[in-house]
Amino acid sequence: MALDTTDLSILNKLQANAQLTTKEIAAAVNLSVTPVHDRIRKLERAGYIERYVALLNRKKLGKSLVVYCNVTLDKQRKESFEEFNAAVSRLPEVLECSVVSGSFDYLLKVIANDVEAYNAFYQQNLSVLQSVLHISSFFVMSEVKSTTEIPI
Amino acid sequence: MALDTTDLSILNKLQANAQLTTKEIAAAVNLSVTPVHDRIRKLERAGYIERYVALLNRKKLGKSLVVYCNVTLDKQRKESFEEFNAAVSRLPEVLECSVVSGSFDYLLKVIANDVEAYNAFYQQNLSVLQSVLHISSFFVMSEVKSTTEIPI
DNA sequence: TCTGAAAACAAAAAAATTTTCTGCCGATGG
DNA sequence: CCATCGGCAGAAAATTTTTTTGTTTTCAGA
Repeated sequence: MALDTTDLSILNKLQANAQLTTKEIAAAVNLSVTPVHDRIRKLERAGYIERYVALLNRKKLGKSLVVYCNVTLDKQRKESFEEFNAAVSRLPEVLECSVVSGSFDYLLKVIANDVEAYNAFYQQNLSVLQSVLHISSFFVMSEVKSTTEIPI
Repeated sequence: MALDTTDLSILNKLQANAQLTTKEIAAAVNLSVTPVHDRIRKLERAGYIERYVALLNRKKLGKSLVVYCNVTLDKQRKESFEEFNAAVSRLPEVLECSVVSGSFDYLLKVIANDVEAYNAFYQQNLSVLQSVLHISSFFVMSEVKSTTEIPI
């Protein structure tokens, strides 16, 4: 499926504000509601739009702390990766987890209420994993930017 | 503003799927549409819900590469931070940027089409900044988990 | 305990939006 | 030449959102 500039414009608007009505988008792209509606459905079905979500205010919900962790596995073997991946997927405190190139294996983004809660999480959920050799935690002191918008 | 379990349940549903109708949410929390509608408005006004967005498929839009960068500033002075913060805020390729504790100053999440595009971005936008002393890039080889959902 | 005010809720109506249906128009290919 | 297909507009139908109205519940204070 090929996207034209109208499709890209629609995607861009929706990733900035998913509550725009098709009418509003239609006006912005100089079309009637029908083709806009059709295009959005197509973009959804084709997988360009993965989901619609509400973004919540972390701090208001008590999650004041963000921590990035560098994790090194004990052995870089299939079983270790599998154990670690499975564990991380189960942990709601882990918002992001990636396998990275370089001097360590994983980079995690974790949120917690405070340092104490993070330490408890760390002790109980990460350091107990057989596959883990070493973890370094970097505490976020200030969030300069945070967006889900992909430049298109 | 204090949240009860119904509010938390509504937030949790909306951050998983913002397209749920108030009717559907109402059924799930055993209320009629009116109180659910009122609660959502209150949660929006009080700032618990920051915005509604569509999450797009990065790869389908050509952004196959994710890179995390550790940035160390030349001088940890106010002017350096200000220059760097302002620059990063302008760059759409930078999805996340945080000031972190530890051995470097900033952690960035950047997306690009490929390694070549990343290198161009790096050369033209990051390494030109006076405030930057050192940058290490970690390329994401596999994304194990990526969510915007805050555990509540 | 009673009263009054405020908050939370339900039901229904009104307004707006989403979704479907029908048909038009231009481009394409047999 | 004409049939077909994709993209679009307009309108109707279905659904949802939003407002209105009124009831119930809660709770502080008399």
